[in-house]
Amino acid sequence: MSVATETKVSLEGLNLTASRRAVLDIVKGAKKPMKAYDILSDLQQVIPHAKPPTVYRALDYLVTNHLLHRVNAQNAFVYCQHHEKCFHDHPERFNVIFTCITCGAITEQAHHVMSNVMAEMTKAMGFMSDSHILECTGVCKECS
Amino acid sequence: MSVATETKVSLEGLNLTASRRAVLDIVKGAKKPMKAYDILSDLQQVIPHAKPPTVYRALDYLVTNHLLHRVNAQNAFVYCQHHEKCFHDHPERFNVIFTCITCGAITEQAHHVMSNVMAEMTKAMGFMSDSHILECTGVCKECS
DNA sequence: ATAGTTATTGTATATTATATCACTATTAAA
DNA sequence: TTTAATAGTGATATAATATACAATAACTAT
Repeated sequence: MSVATETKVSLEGLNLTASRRAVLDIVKGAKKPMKAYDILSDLQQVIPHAKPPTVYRALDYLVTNHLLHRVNAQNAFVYCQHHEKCFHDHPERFNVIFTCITCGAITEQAHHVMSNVMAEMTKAMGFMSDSHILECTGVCKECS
Repeated sequence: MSVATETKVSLEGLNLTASRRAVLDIVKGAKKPMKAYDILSDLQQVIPHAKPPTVYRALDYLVTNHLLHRVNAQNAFVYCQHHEKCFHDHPERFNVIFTCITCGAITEQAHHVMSNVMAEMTKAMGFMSDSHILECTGVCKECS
Protein backbone atom coordinates (compact mmCIF):
# COMPACT_ATOMS: atom_id res chain seq x y z
CA MET A 1 0.00 0.00 0.00
CA SER A 2 2.59 2.54 -0.96
CA VAL A 3 0.22 4.43 -3.23
CA ALA A 4 -1.69 7.24 -1.56
CA THR A 5 -5.42 6.66 -1.65
CA GLU A 6 -7.77 9.40 -2.74
CA THR A 7 -10.50 8.30 -0.41
CA LYS A 8 -9.19 9.89 2.76
CA VAL A 9 -7.69 13.26 3.46
CA SER A 10 -6.61 14.26 6.91
CA LEU A 11 -7.62 17.77 7.92
CA GLU A 12 -6.90 18.76 11.47
CA GLY A 13 -7.20 15.20 12.65
CA LEU A 14 -10.50 14.61 10.91
CA ASN A 15 -11.35 11.60 8.85
CA LEU A 16 -12.63 13.11 5.64
CA THR A 17 -13.75 10.23 3.50
CA ALA A 18 -14.61 10.78 -0.14
CA SER A 19 -18.29 11.46 0.46
CA ARG A 20 -17.65 13.70 3.45
CA ARG A 21 -15.10 15.66 1.49
CA ALA A 22 -17.43 15.99 -1.48
CA VAL A 23 -20.31 17.21 0.70
CA LEU A 24 -18.01 19.66 2.45
CA ASP A 25 -16.80 21.03 -0.88
CA ILE A 26 -20.34 21.34 -2.19
CA VAL A 27 -21.55 23.33 0.80
CA LYS A 28 -18.37 25.35 1.02
CA GLY A 29 -18.57 26.26 -2.64
CA ALA A 30 -22.24 27.20 -2.59
CA LYS A 31 -23.36 30.80 -2.55
CA LYS A 32 -26.34 30.05 -0.36
CA PRO A 33 -27.46 27.71 2.39
CA MET A 34 -27.70 24.25 0.93
CA LYS A 35 -30.51 21.83 1.65
CA ALA A 36 -29.87 18.14 1.94
CA TYR A 37 -31.46 17.23 -1.37
CA ASP A 38 -29.73 20.08 -3.17
CA ILE A 39 -26.51 18.63 -1.88
CA LEU A 40 -27.61 15.17 -2.96
CA SER A 41 -28.18 16.34 -6.52
CA ASP A 42 -24.72 17.83 -6.67
CA LEU A 43 -23.17 14.86 -4.95
CA GLN A 44 -24.65 12.46 -7.48
CA GLN A 45 -22.64 14.22 -10.19
CA VAL A 46 -19.55 12.95 -8.39
CA ILE A 47 -20.81 9.83 -6.65
CA PRO A 48 -23.66 8.50 -8.81
CA HIS A 49 -24.85 5.92 -6.32
CA ALA A 50 -25.22 8.47 -3.51
CA LYS A 51 -28.52 8.26 -1.64
CA PRO A 52 -30.15 10.42 1.05
CA PRO A 53 -28.38 8.60 3.88
CA THR A 54 -25.05 9.25 2.19
CA VAL A 55 -25.69 12.96 2.49
CA TYR A 56 -27.14 12.93 5.98
CA ARG A 57 -24.31 10.82 7.30
CA ALA A 58 -21.74 13.15 5.86
CA LEU A 59 -23.63 16.18 7.16
CA ASP A 60 -23.84 14.71 10.64
CA TYR A 61 -20.12 14.21 10.67
CA LEU A 62 -19.32 17.64 9.33
CA VAL A 63 -21.70 19.41 11.70
CA THR A 64 -20.46 17.43 14.68
CA ASN A 65 -16.94 18.43 13.78
CA HIS A 66 -17.90 22.07 13.33
CA LEU A 67 -17.02 22.34 9.66
CA LEU A 68 -20.61 23.12 8.81
CA HIS A 69 -23.51 24.70 10.65
CA ARG A 70 -26.98 23.34 10.44
CA VAL A 71 -29.52 26.15 10.17
CA ASN A 72 -32.66 24.73 11.72
CA ALA A 73 -34.80 27.61 10.55
CA GLN A 74 -34.34 26.46 6.95
CA ASN A 75 -33.31 22.84 7.27
CA ALA A 76 -30.16 23.93 5.54
CA PHE A 77 -26.43 23.84 5.95
CA VAL A 78 -23.75 26.49 5.65
CA TYR A 79 -19.99 26.40 5.80
CA CYS A 80 -18.53 27.66 9.06
CA GLN A 81 -16.22 30.47 8.06
CA HIS A 82 -14.87 30.81 11.53
CA HIS A 83 -14.01 27.29 12.50
CA GLU A 84 -10.79 28.19 14.29
CA LYS A 85 -12.09 31.34 15.87
CA CYS A 86 -15.29 29.76 17.10
CA PHE A 87 -13.94 26.60 18.56
CA HIS A 88 -10.23 26.88 19.02
CA ASP A 89 -9.49 30.38 20.22
CA HIS A 90 -12.83 31.09 21.87
CA PRO A 91 -14.69 27.91 22.68
CA GLU A 92 -17.05 29.86 24.90
CA ARG A 93 -18.14 32.15 22.12
CA PHE A 94 -21.73 32.23 20.93
CA ASN A 95 -22.67 33.24 17.44
CA VAL A 96 -26.10 34.24 16.29
CA ILE A 97 -27.32 33.13 12.90
CA PHE A 98 -29.89 35.54 11.52
CA THR A 99 -32.15 34.06 8.89
CA CYS A 100 -34.26 36.26 6.65
CA ILE A 101 -37.62 34.61 6.18
CA THR A 102 -38.14 36.58 2.99
CA CYS A 103 -34.98 36.09 0.96
CA GLY A 104 -33.31 33.29 2.92
CA ALA A 105 -30.08 35.20 3.49
CA ILE A 106 -28.08 34.07 6.47
CA THR A 107 -25.77 36.26 8.50
CA GLU A 108 -23.54 35.13 11.31
CA GLN A 109 -22.70 37.58 14.06
CA ALA A 110 -20.97 37.47 17.39
CA HIS A 111 -20.78 39.95 20.22
CA HIS A 112 -18.58 39.40 23.21
CA VAL A 113 -21.07 40.79 25.71
CA MET A 114 -23.74 38.45 24.45
CA SER A 115 -21.32 35.55 24.61
CA ASN A 116 -20.66 36.44 28.23
CA VAL A 117 -24.34 36.67 29.01
CA MET A 118 -25.03 33.35 27.33
CA ALA A 119 -22.14 31.75 29.17
CA GLU A 120 -23.66 33.01 32.43
CA MET A 121 -27.10 31.72 31.53
CA THR A 122 -25.93 28.29 30.49
CA LYS A 123 -23.65 28.00 33.52
CA ALA A 124 -26.49 28.93 35.85
CA MET A 125 -28.71 26.34 34.16
CA GLY A 126 -26.07 23.64 34.00
CA PHE A 127 -26.72 23.53 30.28
CA MET A 128 -23.94 22.40 27.96
CA SER A 129 -24.44 24.08 24.63
CA ASP A 130 -23.43 21.78 21.82
CA SER A 131 -23.14 24.23 19.03
CA HIS A 132 -22.61 27.73 20.38
CA ILE A 133 -25.07 28.80 17.78
CA LEU A 134 -28.19 30.82 18.43
CA GLU A 135 -30.75 31.22 15.71
CA CYS A 136 -32.86 34.27 15.13
CA THR A 137 -35.38 34.68 12.33
CA GLY A 138 -36.82 37.84 10.86
CA VAL A 139 -36.58 40.19 7.93
CA CYS A 140 -33.23 41.55 6.79
CA LYS A 141 -32.42 45.14 5.92
CA GLU A 142 -32.67 44.61 2.16
CA CYS A 143 -36.10 43.01 2.39
CA SER A 144 -37.74 45.46 4.75
CA MET B 1 -79.33 33.21 15.10
CA SER B 2 -79.83 34.08 18.72
CA VAL B 3 -78.05 30.94 19.89
CA ALA B 4 -74.36 31.38 20.58
CA THR B 5 -72.22 29.24 18.34
CA GLU B 6 -69.45 27.06 19.74
CA THR B 7 -67.22 27.50 16.76
CA LYS B 8 -65.59 30.80 17.65
CA VAL B 9 -64.23 32.27 20.80
CA SER B 10 -62.78 35.73 20.93
CA LEU B 11 -59.51 36.04 22.82
CA GLU B 12 -57.72 39.36 22.67
CA GLY B 13 -59.10 40.13 19.25
CA LEU B 14 -58.11 36.79 17.80
CA ASN B 15 -60.30 34.61 15.69
CA LEU B 16 -60.07 31.29 17.46
CA THR B 17 -62.10 28.90 15.37
CA ALA B 18 -62.89 25.42 16.62
CA SER B 19 -59.83 23.77 15.13
CA ARG B 20 -57.48 26.56 16.20
CA ARG B 21 -58.86 26.42 19.69
CA ALA B 22 -58.53 22.67 19.82
CA VAL B 23 -54.92 22.76 18.63
CA LEU B 24 -54.12 25.50 21.12
CA ASP B 25 -55.63 23.49 23.95
CA ILE B 26 -53.75 20.36 22.91
CA VAL B 27 -50.38 22.09 22.87
CA LYS B 28 -51.14 24.10 25.99
CA GLY B 29 -52.19 21.00 27.86
CA ALA B 30 -49.21 18.91 26.80
CA LYS B 31 -46.29 18.26 29.11
CA LYS B 32 -43.78 18.32 26.28
CA PRO B 33 -43.18 19.95 22.92
CA MET B 34 -45.77 18.64 20.51
CA LYS B 35 -45.05 17.62 16.96
CA ALA B 36 -47.54 18.25 14.20
CA TYR B 37 -48.58 14.63 13.82
CA ASP B 38 -48.81 14.15 17.59
CA ILE B 39 -51.20 17.06 17.58
CA LEU B 40 -53.06 15.55 14.64
CA SER B 41 -53.64 12.30 16.53
CA ASP B 42 -55.05 14.17 19.49
CA LEU B 43 -57.04 16.49 17.30
CA GLN B 44 -58.71 13.58 15.54
CA GLN B 45 -60.18 12.54 18.88
CA VAL B 46 -62.14 15.78 18.79
CA ILE B 47 -62.42 16.46 15.07
CA PRO B 48 -62.36 13.05 13.38
CA HIS B 49 -61.98 14.37 9.85
CA ALA B 50 -58.92 16.49 10.72
CA LYS B 51 -56.06 16.12 8.25
CA PRO B 52 -52.46 17.39 8.20
CA PRO B 53 -53.41 20.73 6.63
CA THR B 54 -55.94 21.25 9.41
CA VAL B 55 -53.14 21.13 11.93
CA TYR B 56 -50.61 23.13 9.96
CA ARG B 57 -53.10 25.88 9.25
CA ALA B 58 -54.02 26.16 12.89
CA LEU B 59 -50.36 26.11 13.91
CA ASP B 60 -49.50 28.84 11.42
CA TYR B 61 -52.20 31.01 12.84
CA LEU B 62 -51.28 30.37 16.46
CA VAL B 63 -47.56 30.92 15.91
CA THR B 64 -48.17 34.08 13.89
CA ASN B 65 -50.28 35.38 16.72
CA HIS B 66 -47.69 34.43 19.33
CA LEU B 67 -49.82 31.97 21.23
CA LEU B 68 -47.41 29.18 20.41
CA HIS B 69 -43.71 29.01 19.65
CA ARG B 70 -42.34 26.84 16.94
CA VAL B 71 -39.15 25.13 18.09
CA ASN B 72 -37.18 24.61 14.91
CA ALA B 73 -34.63 22.39 16.58
CA GLN B 74 -37.29 19.70 17.03
CA ASN B 75 -39.96 20.62 14.52
CA ALA B 76 -42.21 20.99 17.50
CA PHE B 77 -44.51 23.48 19.13
CA VAL B 78 -44.84 24.78 22.66
CA TYR B 79 -47.27 27.06 24.37
CA CYS B 80 -45.98 30.56 25.00
CA GLN B 81 -46.29 31.07 28.73
CA HIS B 82 -45.39 34.68 28.50
CA HIS B 83 -47.56 35.99 25.75
CA GLU B 84 -48.33 39.30 27.43
CA LYS B 85 -44.87 39.82 28.84
CA CYS B 86 -43.13 39.03 25.56
CA PHE B 87 -45.21 41.04 23.22
CA HIS B 88 -47.22 43.58 25.12
CA ASP B 89 -45.10 44.92 27.94
CA HIS B 90 -41.71 44.28 26.39
CA PRO B 91 -41.91 43.94 22.66
CA GLU B 92 -38.15 44.29 22.45
CA ARG B 93 -37.49 41.34 24.68
CA PHE B 94 -35.65 38.29 23.42
CA ASN B 95 -36.12 34.89 24.92
CA VAL B 96 -33.83 31.95 24.46
CA ILE B 97 -35.27 28.49 24.04
CA PHE B 98 -32.83 25.85 25.21
CA THR B 99 -33.46 22.43 23.73
CA CYS B 100 -31.86 19.34 25.20
CA ILE B 101 -30.83 17.07 22.36
CA THR B 102 -30.87 14.09 24.73
CA CYS B 103 -34.21 14.27 26.50
CA GLY B 104 -35.98 16.91 24.41
CA ALA B 105 -36.74 19.16 27.36
CA ILE B 106 -37.27 22.79 26.49
CA THR B 107 -36.59 25.73 28.75
CA GLU B 108 -37.38 29.33 28.00
CA GLN B 109 -35.20 32.00 29.53
CA ALA B 110 -34.84 35.72 29.21
CA HIS B 111 -32.16 38.07 30.42
CA HIS B 112 -32.51 41.81 30.10
CA VAL B 113 -28.86 42.39 29.25
CA MET B 114 -29.04 39.89 26.44
CA SER B 115 -32.23 41.49 25.18
CA ASN B 116 -30.42 44.80 25.10
CA VAL B 117 -27.48 43.31 23.26
CA MET B 118 -29.73 41.61 20.75
CA ALA B 119 -31.67 44.83 20.24
CA GLU B 120 -28.36 46.58 19.52
CA MET B 121 -27.25 43.89 17.10
CA THR B 122 -30.49 43.80 15.17
CA LYS B 123 -30.70 47.58 15.07
CA ALA B 124 -27.16 47.82 13.74
CA MET B 125 -27.98 45.24 11.08
CA GLY B 126 -31.34 46.70 10.18
CA PHE B 127 -32.80 43.28 10.95
CA MET B 128 -36.40 43.03 12.10
CA SER B 129 -36.75 39.97 14.29
CA ASP B 130 -40.08 38.29 13.76
CA SER B 131 -40.20 36.07 16.76
CA HIS B 132 -37.96 37.40 19.49
CA ILE B 133 -36.93 33.84 20.02
CA LEU B 134 -33.41 32.55 19.97
CA GLU B 135 -32.78 28.86 19.90
CA CYS B 136 -29.90 27.12 21.57
CA THR B 137 -29.32 23.37 21.58
CA GLY B 138 -27.24 21.29 23.93
CA VAL B 139 -27.46 18.96 26.88
CA CYS B 140 -29.43 19.90 29.95
CA LYS B 141 -28.31 19.57 33.55
CA GLU B 142 -30.22 16.37 34.19
CA CYS B 143 -28.80 14.62 31.14
CA SER B 144 -25.16 15.55 31.60
C1' DA C 1 -6.71 -16.48 10.88
C1' DT C 2 -10.20 -15.24 13.37
C1' DA C 3 -13.19 -13.21 16.73
C1' DG C 4 -14.51 -8.73 18.27
C1' DT C 5 -15.12 -4.14 17.16
C1' DT C 6 -15.93 0.01 14.51
C1' DA C 7 -17.11 2.18 10.27
C1' DT C 8 -19.54 2.33 6.07
C1' DT C 9 -23.11 1.14 2.68
C1' DG C 10 -27.77 -0.29 0.84
C1' DT C 11 -32.61 -0.60 0.92
C1' DA C 12 -36.68 0.70 2.44
C1' DT C 13 -39.64 3.50 4.83
C1' DA C 14 -40.99 7.06 8.21
C1' DT C 15 -41.80 11.81 9.19
C1' DT C 16 -42.77 16.49 8.18
C1' DA C 17 -44.92 19.85 5.21
C1' DT C 18 -47.28 21.97 1.27
C1' DA C 19 -49.88 22.49 -3.29
C1' DT C 20 -54.17 22.52 -5.22
C1' DC C 21 -58.90 23.02 -5.90
C1' DA C 22 -63.61 23.07 -4.64
C1' DC C 23 -66.54 24.71 -1.34
C1' DT C 24 -68.55 27.62 2.72
C1' DA C 25 -68.97 31.54 5.74
C1' DT C 26 -68.42 36.26 6.69
C1' DT C 27 -68.12 40.93 5.74
C1' DA C 28 -68.55 45.13 3.28
C1' DA C 29 -70.07 47.55 -0.38
C1' DA C 30 -73.24 48.73 -4.41
C1' DT D 1 -80.55 41.94 -1.70
C1' DT D 2 -77.22 40.97 -4.81
C1' DT D 3 -72.53 41.21 -5.56
C1' DA D 4 -67.76 41.15 -4.67
C1' DA D 5 -63.95 40.50 -1.69
C1' DT D 6 -61.80 38.06 2.07
C1' DA D 7 -60.95 34.37 5.06
C1' DG D 8 -61.50 29.86 6.48
C1' DT D 9 -62.41 24.67 5.61
C1' DG D 10 -62.26 19.96 3.59
C1' DA D 11 -60.22 16.54 0.84
C1' DT D 12 -56.77 14.58 -2.03
C1' DA D 13 -52.42 14.11 -3.51
C1' DT D 14 -47.71 14.64 -3.28
C1' DA D 15 -43.39 17.07 -2.11
C1' DA D 16 -39.62 17.54 0.98
C1' DT D 17 -37.00 16.03 4.83
C1' DA D 18 -35.01 12.37 7.59
C1' DT D 19 -34.05 7.88 9.77
C1' DA D 20 -34.39 2.67 10.92
C1' DC D 21 -32.48 -1.38 10.23
C1' DA D 22 -29.94 -4.91 7.93
C1' DA D 23 -25.83 -6.05 5.48
C1' DT D 24 -21.09 -5.61 4.41
C1' DA D 25 -16.38 -4.08 4.80
C1' DA D 26 -12.30 -2.53 7.37
C1' DC D 27 -9.61 -2.47 11.27
C1' DT D 28 -7.28 -4.52 15.39
C1' DA D 29 -5.75 -7.30 18.83
C1' DT D 30 -4.61 -11.57 19.98
